[in-house]
Amino acid sequence: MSYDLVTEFEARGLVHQSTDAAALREWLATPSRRVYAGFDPTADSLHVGHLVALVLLRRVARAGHEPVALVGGATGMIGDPSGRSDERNLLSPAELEANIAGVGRQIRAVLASAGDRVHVVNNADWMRGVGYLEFLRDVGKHFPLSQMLAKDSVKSRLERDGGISYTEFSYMLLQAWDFVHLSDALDCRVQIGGSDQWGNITAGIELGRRLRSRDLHGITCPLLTKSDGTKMGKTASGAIWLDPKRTSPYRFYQYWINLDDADAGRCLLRLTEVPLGEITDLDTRRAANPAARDTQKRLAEELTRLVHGEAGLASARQATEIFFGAEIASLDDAALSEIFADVPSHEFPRASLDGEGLPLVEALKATGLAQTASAARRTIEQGGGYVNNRRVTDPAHRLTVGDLVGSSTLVLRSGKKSYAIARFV
RNA sequence: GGGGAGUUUCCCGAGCGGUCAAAGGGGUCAGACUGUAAAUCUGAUGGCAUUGCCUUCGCAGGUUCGAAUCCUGCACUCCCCA
Repeated sequence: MSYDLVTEFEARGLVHQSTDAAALREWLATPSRRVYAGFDPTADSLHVGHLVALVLLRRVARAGHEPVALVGGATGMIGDPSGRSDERNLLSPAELEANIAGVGRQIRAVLASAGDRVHVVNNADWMRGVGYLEFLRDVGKHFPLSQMLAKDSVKSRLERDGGISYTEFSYMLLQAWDFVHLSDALDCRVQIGGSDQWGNITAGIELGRRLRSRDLHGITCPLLTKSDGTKMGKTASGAIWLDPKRTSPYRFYQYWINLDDADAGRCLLRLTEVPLGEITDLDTRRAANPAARDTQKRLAEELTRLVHGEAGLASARQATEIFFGAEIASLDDAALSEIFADVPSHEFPRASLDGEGLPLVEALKATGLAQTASAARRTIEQGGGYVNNRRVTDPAHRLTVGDLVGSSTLVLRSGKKSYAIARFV
């Protein structure tokens, strides 16, 4: 069943700027229209910052259209200056290759459950054969320098010390050509992206008009930022990635659980497909009883399922239960390594447990939970040292065979949330 | 080229011969409170060690019983006048 995509976007606060809304609506009134968004393969995994665009494409599919995800194999070689304050480091072809593969897989995985007509394309496929002179004549000719210089992405960089290289300056030509090419090849006439993409999108629309006399459309959505002004998905320990090898489902889940009240509602609206009525309901409940954190739970659940599937969600939940509750003693080695998958672990010789045993201070230091033995001692004295979730207050405490959970493992913790695994082999 | 100011422990910043591992603030870590939040409060914050020991105050020397503190040289930073 299709519904009006534009109305849906507006209701969810996803429209920052758009070309003529009436024309857009009209074009989208026919089912199976193709709508594209681009992803730069700057890493081998997408991160939380890409979720808006990804979910946008899901909504396209849900609305009965066909999402086109462009992975920028060609543009990735150049680097998009939009939203950047300095020049990018160029990626090697091998890195790029790996990134394209990784990002493409993730996009397919997330879009798969929204519809089966999903297109993932790589602009290197059509850019590769294009000669430089040919490109300058056919595409470059249609770009007045005055307009290019007026784009925010270029202007802000020109005013800075580092300036902008010719390479990055040319980026918008490539993206503009992508749009025209996709309109030729797939009859794709709508491009969506973050608000920083407006300049690139309009460049493509302009080129479509000049080259093909064709009406192309564009929508940008507001960049999702947190109420404290920082970027969504950035934490002290780095970005939150979609790849479970980089960010485990547990940490992904926890990121959303820990979100401020002020941000949670907005994320639910923009990043999930939870019906509007339910979101309003959650808003009310949150105002009445913020401590329940229903919104965060729902959000974490939806997104973890979307990115990591039911199995990922289940393991994140199980880990959460253990991390914040309870008894570890009853678990076996396999369950432990499953739950504490992304917790740093350290191996000790089995013999260190014999006799007097291994000083806890040593273990905390070796696992990285404490920088130095002094710091470890301090943590314990202040009540922040735990073995298998049980507080230990004696700084001279030694670990022995009796402390093992399962047959060879033991769980150390410093403070509320820092865990480490000690294996004795 | 001339004149002046500075370089302190993760950061900012006091200290100007012994009581200095070095005030204060920030950050960080831990605890309490709480909603696995925010704010707040408490404690800790060079290293090693069960009283104590060792290494730090730009670098290298020197004076002294004793220096982050005084002297000499070197390096770097900043300001003012040309």
